[in-house]
Amino acid sequence: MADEKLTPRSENYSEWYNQVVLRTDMADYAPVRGCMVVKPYGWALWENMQKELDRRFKETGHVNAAFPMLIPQSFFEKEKDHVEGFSPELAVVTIGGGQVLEEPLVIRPTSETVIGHMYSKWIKSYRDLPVLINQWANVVRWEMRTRLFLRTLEFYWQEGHTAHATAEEAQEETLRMLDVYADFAINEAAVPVLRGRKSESEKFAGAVNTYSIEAMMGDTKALQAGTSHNLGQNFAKAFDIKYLDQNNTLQYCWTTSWGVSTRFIGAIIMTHGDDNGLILPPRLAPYQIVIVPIYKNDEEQGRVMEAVENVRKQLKNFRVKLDDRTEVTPGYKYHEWELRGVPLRLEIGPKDVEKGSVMAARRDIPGRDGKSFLSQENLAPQVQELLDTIQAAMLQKATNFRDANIHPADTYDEFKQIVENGWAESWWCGSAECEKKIKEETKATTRCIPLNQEKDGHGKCIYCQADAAQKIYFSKAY
RNA sequence: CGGGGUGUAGCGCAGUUGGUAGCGCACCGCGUUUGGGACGCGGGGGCCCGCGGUUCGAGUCCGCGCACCCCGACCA
Repeated sequence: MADEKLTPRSENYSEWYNQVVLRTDMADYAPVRGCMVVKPYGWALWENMQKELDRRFKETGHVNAAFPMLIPQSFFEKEKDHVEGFSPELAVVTIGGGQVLEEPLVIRPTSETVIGHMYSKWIKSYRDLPVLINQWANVVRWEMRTRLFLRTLEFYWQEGHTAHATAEEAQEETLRMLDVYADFAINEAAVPVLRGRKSESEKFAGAVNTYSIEAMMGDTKALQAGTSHNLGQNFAKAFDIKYLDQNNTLQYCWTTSWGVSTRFIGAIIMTHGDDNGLILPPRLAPYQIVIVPIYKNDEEQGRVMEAVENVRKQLKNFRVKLDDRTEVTPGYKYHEWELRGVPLRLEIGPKDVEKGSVMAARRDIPGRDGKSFLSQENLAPQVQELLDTIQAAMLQKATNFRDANIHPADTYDEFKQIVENGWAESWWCGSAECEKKIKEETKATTRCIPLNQEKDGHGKCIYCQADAAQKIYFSKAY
């Protein structure tokens, strides 16, 4: 599997990315164009991500449910922007059981419509609100150009759908979930995302406002890593989601939706990876630790494996892989587990048996500098500390990289230079026209309008020089 | 859907003026190895993308399909 050198990132970033995904056994191409198989190693990472996200959803009062994959086509015509946004990329079932269907069924690209339909049946009174439901699901969007994890015809995600009595509550929920995503990204994945609001042209089809977390990849391109939409009353009106308030007056609900997908796996790969392959954050890695035993003969093997067993027992609360294969050499194993991004490697050989030590090698610091000896005595706390250090170092490194590649742009010439290889933070008048022109001329798109800008700030639009009240990030994006 | 490219073993490729298919890696067996990608010997594996031509004979030449990849327009 791991027999040839990876293409270096600097030589061809997307080639590097593809090779990493395929060679680490995260995923494989499926027989249908644009579809992928998530293999056990990739799925294990996704399961750890799911666990952390799901925990946060539950902590903020949400419950899980499952809605159907097939949606009547007519549902998509009920919300004007939604149909415009999604109809080009719908997959539609027209035959069932050998019969042409009376009404074609859409394979869900997202579930606002069918969930909106159900909510209209379920919600009668202000006492029924808020409704806070999430589902873990797969969805299908017929994309033209696909990339493993980043854009596939079918992908896995969670989609939260909530209904509220007031506009304020819906807005609070929208921002709460944006914060949940940012917290997950930063503290679990060590991906230092930036929060903000999307421009009109970049927002979700049918939303009043879309917020996103934006991550910077190793080539400085941006990746939208999660979105949270305030849908206002658009879907409530389209699907007739109404409740009686305390004054016995019929009111439309205010709804939100929010999602994070397997695309985030791509974000982790491209945020942390290096020329030797993946580097996975300890808090999410399928294996946090790999143990490589080293011995020359049966006699040594006996002594070494005894020590390995002792170590393994001490580390039973960690996700540990013991690589006890005899058909490959230790050096081969080092390369393979480095490629696969295991944060910490423990080597145990005859010398360690003698000294009561364990050699620990950090994945995030290559070579000698990342190596240290641990004592076999009381090993678990030492390992925990190392993993915490690695997690923190990964976040710090990614944050430094991000900050080193975001620059304020004062003139358009400067701007063009910056977005060649980084993000520009610029004043923007808010017009779709400037946005479009900039995209045509530089390929940079608006990423998000940061939430934490100074009140009453003013400047000149980077493109048209008109008065601008907000700053926004521009960059090339995946 | 435009522009370019490629289809030969699991993967990466070679295959001369047309003569019945090979290399490296991977895989299987045996032996020696094992603290940074080990080696020797032996072995298994093919509808040469599909269909139709030309020819005594096609992986190779000619049509027509199909698939995939890369570059653009569209996107979580």
